[in-house]
Amino acid sequence: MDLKKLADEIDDITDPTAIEKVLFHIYQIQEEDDEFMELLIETCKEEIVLWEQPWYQLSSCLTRKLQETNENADEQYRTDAISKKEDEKIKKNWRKFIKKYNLPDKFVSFARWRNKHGCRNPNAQQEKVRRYVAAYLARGLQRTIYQVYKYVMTHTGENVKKQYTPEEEKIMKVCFYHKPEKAVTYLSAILCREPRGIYKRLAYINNGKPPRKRMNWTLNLATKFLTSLMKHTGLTVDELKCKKFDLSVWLKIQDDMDHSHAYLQKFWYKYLHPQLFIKCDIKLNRLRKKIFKLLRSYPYKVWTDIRWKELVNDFPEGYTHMFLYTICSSAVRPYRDYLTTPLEDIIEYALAKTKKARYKERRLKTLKLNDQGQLEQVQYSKA
DNA sequence: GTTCGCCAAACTACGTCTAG
DNA sequence: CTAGACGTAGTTTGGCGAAC
Repeated sequence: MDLKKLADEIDDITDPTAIEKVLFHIYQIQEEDDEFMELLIETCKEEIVLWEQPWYQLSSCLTRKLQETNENADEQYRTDAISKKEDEKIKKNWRKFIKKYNLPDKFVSFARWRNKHGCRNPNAQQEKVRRYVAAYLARGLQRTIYQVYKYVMTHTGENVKKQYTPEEEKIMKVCFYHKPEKAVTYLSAILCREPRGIYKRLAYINNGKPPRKRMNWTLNLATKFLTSLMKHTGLTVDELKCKKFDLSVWLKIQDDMDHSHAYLQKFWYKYLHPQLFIKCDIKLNRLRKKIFKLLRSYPYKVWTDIRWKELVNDFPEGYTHMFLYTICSSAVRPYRDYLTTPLEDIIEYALAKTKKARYKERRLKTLKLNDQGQLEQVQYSKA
């Protein structure tokens, strides 16, 4: 069951024995999963939900977002990413579940459970059981069953959510070489990754990565960008504040600037927007300190719990969540395991750092459009 | 009517270069 | 040596049509 071992056993990816080894590995995984699934179905086929469920957990659809809304209900479910605390609750529910039914602890097998060949009727026995287990995991959470199931699906596995390791890439190559049409399905099972990520990866392998193009932003280029943005939206500079623009607008700017719209969008929200609409002289280090102190008043437990869009509401209008994120993440990133360390420790570390930072006097360069339609830096008199 | 496969866009973590 | 600039890439989200 070890990925590394499997990769090590393969010398030549084009050799037919390579794919045989991978297929055998898949076969073993499936055996294990099937066995567990049968056990689950056998154990829970008669089970029905006896605890009280909020309205949003009553849907019979496990793999799609909940469609219904219930405006009148007091209880609404959350729609942001699952937090650390909720993650712990789900795992606790799982432990309760396997204890109650005296089952082996095969969470991964449950996470890999798909309805590939079975009956698609949501009330088929198999599906009922799958939904029952998911509902059990969602007990006491302010989430739909779909949200919890999806979370388990994508956050369970050997090495979750990081760069592809060389071993993983090797196995990917074997699958794409020998079984291109089935590769994504296979890999999703072996690597415990979302098929979509693997598709994207496949696109890179087939078409090459998007060309790398560097852009050195100058006042002239930023002016060109801003002019293009105003032209295609028909708005004045001030009207651009806090707006979202349609993709069609971004595509036109992409043509004007000859740069990918994704990149230009980032530039706008991360840099230009704050520089244009924060109308005062701010010291970046002082801002950083303010944000970290503010973070203490939120219930976030780890770095990834932070909802930057929520946080930005505590700031005046020119600030964007991307800007706050960028300012803070650069300070925190040298801290090892900053994503999983308790947030209090991270805040301590960052605050200590702001005291001894070398560029203590660094300020945000704010910009304005002058009479000639050119961007220029706003000069503040030294007070 | 529901689930799944596939694609595209949004979001955000991570890598790398360089000015100071 | 390091903060900041900026590119790269995995994950999440949403939509649509085909399959069952």
